[in-house]
This record gives sequence, C-alpha cells and structure tokens, in this order.
Amino acid sequence: MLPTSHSPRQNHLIAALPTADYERLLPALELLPLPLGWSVYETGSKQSCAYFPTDSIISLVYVIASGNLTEVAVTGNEGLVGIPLFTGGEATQGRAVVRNAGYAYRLKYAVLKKEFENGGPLQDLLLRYTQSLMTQIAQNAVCNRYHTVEQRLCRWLLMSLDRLPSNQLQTTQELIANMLGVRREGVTEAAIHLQDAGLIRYSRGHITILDRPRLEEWACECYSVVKRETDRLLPRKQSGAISGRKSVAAFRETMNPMYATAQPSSRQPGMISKE
Amino acid sequence: MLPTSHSPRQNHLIAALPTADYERLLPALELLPLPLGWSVYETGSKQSCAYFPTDSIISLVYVIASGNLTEVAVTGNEGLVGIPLFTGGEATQGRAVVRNAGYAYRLKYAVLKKEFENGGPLQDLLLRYTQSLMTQIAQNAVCNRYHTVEQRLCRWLLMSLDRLPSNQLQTTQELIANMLGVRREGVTEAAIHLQDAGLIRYSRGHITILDRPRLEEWACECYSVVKRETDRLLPRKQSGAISGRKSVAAFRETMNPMYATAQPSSRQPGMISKE
DNA sequence: CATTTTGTGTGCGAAATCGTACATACCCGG
DNA sequence: CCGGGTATGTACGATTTCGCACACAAAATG
Repeated sequence: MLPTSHSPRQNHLIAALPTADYERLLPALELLPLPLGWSVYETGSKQSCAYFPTDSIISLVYVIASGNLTEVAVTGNEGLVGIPLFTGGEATQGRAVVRNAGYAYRLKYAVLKKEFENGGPLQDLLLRYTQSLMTQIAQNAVCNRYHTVEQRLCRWLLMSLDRLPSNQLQTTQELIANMLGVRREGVTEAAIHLQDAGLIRYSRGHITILDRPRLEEWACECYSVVKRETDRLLPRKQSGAISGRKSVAAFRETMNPMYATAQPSSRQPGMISKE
Repeated sequence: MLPTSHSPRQNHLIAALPTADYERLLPALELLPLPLGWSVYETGSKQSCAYFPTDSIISLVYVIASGNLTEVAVTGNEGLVGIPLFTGGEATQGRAVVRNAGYAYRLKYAVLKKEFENGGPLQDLLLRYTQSLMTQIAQNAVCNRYHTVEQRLCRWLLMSLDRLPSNQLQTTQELIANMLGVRREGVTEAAIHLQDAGLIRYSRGHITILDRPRLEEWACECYSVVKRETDRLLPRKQSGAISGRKSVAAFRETMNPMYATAQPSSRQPGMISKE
C-alpha cells in the first residue's frame, strides 16, 4: 500500500504548478508520514504549516459542546490542509485529523505566505481550492439536514475512494459513525444493507468496494455536486504524477441529470421557494 | 426603518478600509436597494458584482434535488456576497437570496478583482471574511446534525438581529422554516414556546425580541462560536482602518470552557475520539 | 363590508434516528 | 490454541421530526 517512491507531484495542487514555481518550492517541501488519528491541528491552535497529502486523507471535524462531532470536509491528494495560513486567521474552530494513514508534504507558514503574496499560480490554486472546500462544507450542511445515513455512507465511501489509490479502505464502522455524526449501529445497519446488495464487502475494518457505479446511484446527489464543482475549480489532471487515475474524467456521464445542466435562471424576482 | 442617509461605511468591511483605499474605491461603489426575496445570484450563474450590505440581510442557500433547501450562511453589514469573484470560481453551487430587504453597495467584478490583486488592506479583509464565512458554514453543518429546532431558531434570530438596526425583524415562520430546513409547524411550535417564555413576541410576520440575554441562553453554542470567531477575524467596528483590533484576544475568556483552552495535544497517536 | 389570501395553531400516525444493553465473531498475542 | 480485546450484529423503547390535514384568524382586496 505504501508507495515505494514519493513525489510532491502526487498532490494535485502541487502537480498543477508550472515547473519554475514547483522547483522554487521544492526545497521547502518536507515529506512526512501521517499516522492514523494524528491531529494535524487542534481547535483554535495557531497553525504553523500547511500539509499537501499524497496518499493520506485528512478530515476537518467540528466538535460541539456535548462532545459530538462531525466531519465537515475531507482533504486528500486534491488539496491541502491549512487554509487559514493565507487567509490570515492562523487558526480555525475546527480540528484536522488523519483519517487514513499515509504521507503528506509539509510547507512552513513563512514559505507559503510569501509564495501566496507573490500572487502567482499558487495563489490562484489556493484560492480556488478554498472555494472548492467551501462548496464541500456547504453541501455537507444540506446533506446533514436531509439525507439518510445510508445515502451519506455511500457518499462518504465514494469521497474516500476518490482520494485513495486502491478500491479498498481501512476504516471501522465506529470511525465512520463519528465522521457522519451518527450512531455506530446506524452505520452497521446501512453497511449490512450495502453488503447484502453486493455493493461492498467488509470485515473488521476493511472495506472493499465491489460495485462503484451502483454505489454512486445509492449515494445522494451531494457526491456528484461536490465532485463536479471541484473538477470545475481545480486542474483536472497533471503531467508529472499519479498515473493510472483515469477516473477523474470518467464520472461526468453517470451523474444525476438534474445537475448536468445549469439551473434555469428564470426565477428571478420571486419568493424563496422550494422549486 | 430605512436610513435617511446612506454611506458605504455602514458596511463593516468597507468601514475598515484606510482612507486612501476607501476613497479610491468610492466612485465604483453603487448604492442598490435589495427587495425581499430577490435572488442576488443563482446556482452556477456567473457572478458579475460583489454586494456589500448595509442594512439588508442576504442568505446563502443550497438546494438539493428534492427541492428542499437550507441556509448555509448569512451575510449582513459585516461582510460581502461574492466570494467567488476573487477566488476565481466566478460562480457557486449556492444561491444568494435577500432575506431582509434593505440596501447594499455594489462593486463590479473588474474593480474588485483589480483591487484584490493589489494585495492591499482589502485583500486582507476579503480573505479574513472568507475564513469567517467558512466557519459559519461549517458550524451550520454540525448544528444541522445535532441541535433541536428550538435551539436553532434562537440562533437564527440572534444572527439576524446582529445584522439589523432594531430589535425586531419582519419574517414569517414559513420563511424561517425554509432557512432552517425544517417544517413550518416545527417553527410554529418553537416560536410559541419562546413567546410563552417571554423571549419574543410575534404576529404575522413581525418578530420582536424581548429578552435577548435569555435568547442567547436558549440558543445552541453555535451562535457564540461563530460570533466569537467572526469578531476575532474581522475588525470589530470602524474608525478608518484596522486599528482598534484588541478584540482578537479579548473573547477568549467568555467562551465555553471546553473551547477556552487549547485541546491537550496528548492524544496524539490515539484514535478519533469524542473526548 | 364581504371575500380572498396569507400566516398561524393543532392534531394525528409514520418514519428515522437515538440511547442503551447485550450478543456474537474475528483477530492478535502469549 | 487459548484468552482477551476489538469490531460488528441485534433488539427495543424513547424521542424527534416529518407529512399531511384541517381549523382559525388577521390582513389585504374589492
């Protein structure tokens, strides 16, 4: 599972940098193994580095007073963790936790900040990623409100899968429950259903996706909405790395037709209606 | 209710600009009345202007396939609508709807973009506001997951109040229900409860807040979390610049004890636990 | 003043999820 | 190969919210 060779280009943001910018940044990029469960940053703590995952997955979670938590966004090789480093806040109300062990490249605050202020391609990428992240969080908010545990589980699996090299992930139902903000038993029930239907197979922390297309059908639209928007905002592919990943473009067809076309903008002056 | 005189400085972001920057921007700022229910921008449509509300309130809502919707964030005189103009996306998956009629100053895309790229105080403000908005959306996601209709209603009222000049607002329960993503009846029940307890008074679209302190007690923590973070990130009041910024440290005390101190980082290698 | 529209109150059964308790099965280390 | 811990399965009442149906009243309209 561990890649034998590492390259910053395995992260899509870095991969999208022109050679000149990339090479200027390269000496400052530090490879770092991220163990499962490690807290990249805590609530309110000043962040000193940005992290560009390659094969790790990091969850942005928010905790409430009761101790309950929810994953509001997830970051993998498509993005970075550490937005507040260039927005100026330096800290957030959330926590970032490694949800899938792997590697990331680390960049010190000063370097990132300086590079951002240059206003070059990296600034553009970081800003676009910021918007993509906002979309993800916002969609999560709606999703939490309306969709069933099962739908959200499907979506969660798909989003994880998109950020991993293989078609299986190592995750317990307990952890998934925490991320979705539901009971563990609820995840169990949904997982059983999915397994009985032949979409997945799992055993004690190992989940294998057997039928991805159908998993997408079972998931709520939120998956495709976020994916489509992310693809729109960020560079699709790169040249330097991540080989056998033709998947990026492949999904466009199978999406919900509703979102394929832009909403009719006819409803201008009306009231805030549901339709 | 309508202010007899208007000034861009009524918007806190603009108010925080140093005089030089403000005066350079002034000719490009265009006062605009925003009618209730007007759609500032639609899902996926290219945005051509940014809006800086003075006494209007604008909701950012996300709609799902079933037609249901949720307010993921709200913007008033503390911020602006039109983040994607400088993040580069130009459009979002959300809609922006005027929830409270009033005024806003409009700024054309080209002007904002150019000003942003100058890297001056406005850039700093916009980025900080972006982070504050992300916090709001994220907190909404958790809130949607765990808090009751009543708690969320209280929070919603408070957030509206913070952006209005008076202690009453004109809103039907139907509209609130749409924003919270719940049934209208649920809002009715909660509202009755609040009125019986003497926290609010309402009648057919008019809501008056009678006891704000207690309303804050009844609301979930999400209100104070977001408010605190917004105050930390953005200039409190105006004067002419980002001067009086003692706020950053000031709030730390009054917070929920859970959030007051940094999380003990002792739980480094452990699992993602609730506590 | 009569009628319609709009906003609010109320009362169900249905559904999803929760909280809790406990049973079972797999994996790992001794 | 034998415990013991961890992961998963199951059950059931409680709770919250939903979906619907309808009554009522205040404003708007003519």
